[in-house]
Amino acid sequence: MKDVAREAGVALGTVSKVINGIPVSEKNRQKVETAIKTLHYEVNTYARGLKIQKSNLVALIIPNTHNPFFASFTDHIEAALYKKGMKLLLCCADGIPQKEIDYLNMAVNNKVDGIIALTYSDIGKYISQDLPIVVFDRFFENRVIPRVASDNFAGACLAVEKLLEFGCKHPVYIRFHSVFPGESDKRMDGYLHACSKYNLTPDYINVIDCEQKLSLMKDFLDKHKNRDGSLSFDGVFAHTDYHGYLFMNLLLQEGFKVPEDVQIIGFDGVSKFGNAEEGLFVSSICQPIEQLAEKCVELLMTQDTKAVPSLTLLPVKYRYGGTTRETGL
Amino acid sequence: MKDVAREAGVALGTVSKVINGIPVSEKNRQKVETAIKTLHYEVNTYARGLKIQKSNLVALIIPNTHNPFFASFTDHIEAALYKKGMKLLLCCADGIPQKEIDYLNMAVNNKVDGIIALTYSDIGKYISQDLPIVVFDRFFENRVIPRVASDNFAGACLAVEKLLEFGCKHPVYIRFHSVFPGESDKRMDGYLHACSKYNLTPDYINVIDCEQKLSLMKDFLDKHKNRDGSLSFDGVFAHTDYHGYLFMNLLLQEGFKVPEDVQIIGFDGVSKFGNAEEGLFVSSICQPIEQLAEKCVELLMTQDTKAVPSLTLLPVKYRYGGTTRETGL
DNA sequence: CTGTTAGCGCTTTCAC
DNA sequence: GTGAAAGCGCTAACAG
Repeated sequence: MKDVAREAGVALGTVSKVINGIPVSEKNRQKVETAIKTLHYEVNTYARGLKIQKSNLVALIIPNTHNPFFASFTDHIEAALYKKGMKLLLCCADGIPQKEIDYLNMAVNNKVDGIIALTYSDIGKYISQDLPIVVFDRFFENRVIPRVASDNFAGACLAVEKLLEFGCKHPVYIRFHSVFPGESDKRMDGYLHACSKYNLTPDYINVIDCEQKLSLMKDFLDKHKNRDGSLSFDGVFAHTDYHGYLFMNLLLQEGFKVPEDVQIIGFDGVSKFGNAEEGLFVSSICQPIEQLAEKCVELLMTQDTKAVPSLTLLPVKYRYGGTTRETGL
Repeated sequence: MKDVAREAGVALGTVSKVINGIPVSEKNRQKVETAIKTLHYEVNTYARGLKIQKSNLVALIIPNTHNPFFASFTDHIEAALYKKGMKLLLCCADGIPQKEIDYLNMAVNNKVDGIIALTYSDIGKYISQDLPIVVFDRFFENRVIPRVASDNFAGACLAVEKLLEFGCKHPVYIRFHSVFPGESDKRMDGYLHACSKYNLTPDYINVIDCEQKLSLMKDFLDKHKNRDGSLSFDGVFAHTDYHGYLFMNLLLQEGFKVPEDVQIIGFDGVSKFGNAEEGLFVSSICQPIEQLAEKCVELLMTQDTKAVPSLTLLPVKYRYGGTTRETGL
């Protein structure tokens, strides 16, 4: 910068002003700009960060990017940040609480301007009050942190309604959930609500996600076999597309037809190869991942005003994925 | 830091030494450490970065994280960096050259310590000689940049050999490739090599990846239909799992059985739901993504020594994914 | 081994 | 308008 000033024959402050778009005489701005070009000058992020305490960096703390839902979320967060001229510090914490906290501290040390977190542990207590943070889905008891999530309650209702619309009489719910409370717990509430609304008897698996999920599904299936080998349910609302897919394979393996015998609707809207065109694994209640990501970024930037809602719910959509009978009425 | 020094009753330099692990009298180190704790002091990354010109930041420039291969690569890069105490700046360039260059400049401005790139355009000329960089797969003509890739040649040979081993007589190759040269071009060489080695007549699609791939596949299929409706090939080596999966669906749609009529082996080793347990989309030549990522990071750190190989090829493995007849001999 | 001090490159008063 | 100068928080060189 000194060099630029010398080259342009102006003072340091003038160069700084040009860079930051502060009014300067046209003549000087020209001189400075050409000098910048000839010298290939670029501002030093550290010096600037040191001075103005702003990094344009946002940390995303997420379990991993393997999972296609997280992968997609990450992608959209990155895009949303890029649009705002910000950069993404990616932190994959594998859902390990200690790692999540490590990353949190790291993010703070690196003077990120904000944090977007999709974590398992309760990170609320580890984070200073004045660092903007937005969490996806999860609910932390000890501090009010703005949350963004899909409308899980409405999504679950929609799943049941769609199953009914496509001819199901007995939709069940297969829920394998996290131990940590979050907005996705509302899928259960939504299912129960829909059951009561449509006079259905609720019937579900409702356990913590674990290694034995396949055998638990198998048990569930066996318990619902009638004497004649048919099933006492004809529709499945699965907690996630993944679980829906697993359950579908189990059904197929047992000789049942999907969607002829049993229709399945999952949740998330995960696409094969991360590519919407290749379709879903199962028919699904799709989370608006792009909008969720954009909302997270938007709220993060608005943080200074205390007008940030503590919960923002975005609407979900049903999409066909091969495991329902759209035309089967 | 000043506060810590005052609290501990020592000089600034002493505090700095404690932080950086430079020998200090035991008494003073104690004092400083407790002072750090009571004041919740944390070093300012910017000030340090400004001083020592090191950020512990590495930029990964990648098309996106939607694609499960990229997603997995990103995940492993992140993990490898974390192990070395470094952080990941994620840049999704969507394969858009201008965006790739933007990100490159951004990375430089942010004083990253290195760049790992999986890009489409030729970024070689935009990057200063003294910033460590490693590229995955791609080959740039105008500058020698260390590359890491899978052994695509051997992988293609392996694919053909496996198809033969499982009973195929006429394996074809379905190649939809990028316009940019890279190590994955060697899959073609490997296929041709294997054909000549086993006295097979090469037969393939070999075009640039495009929107019309499905209809091109269909054309290929039609051209290989015998009078009796059977096919003149019985094995497919697909350029990627994705293309293999597409081709499989086409075959199924046309009434052929996989793997009974046609066996398919893809390339990459992409798993459903990013979860190895759920299996592959097709039988595949799997790239050792974790090792590739670790090698990239390792080479990036070794960069100062000029002993970095210009090309590092890692071995691939065959894995069953439902589209081959392991036991079909 | 300890304390003092000169910057790293930038922004931002503050006089002019 | 413009230029000079004071730091932002840290490290490293140096003198004690």
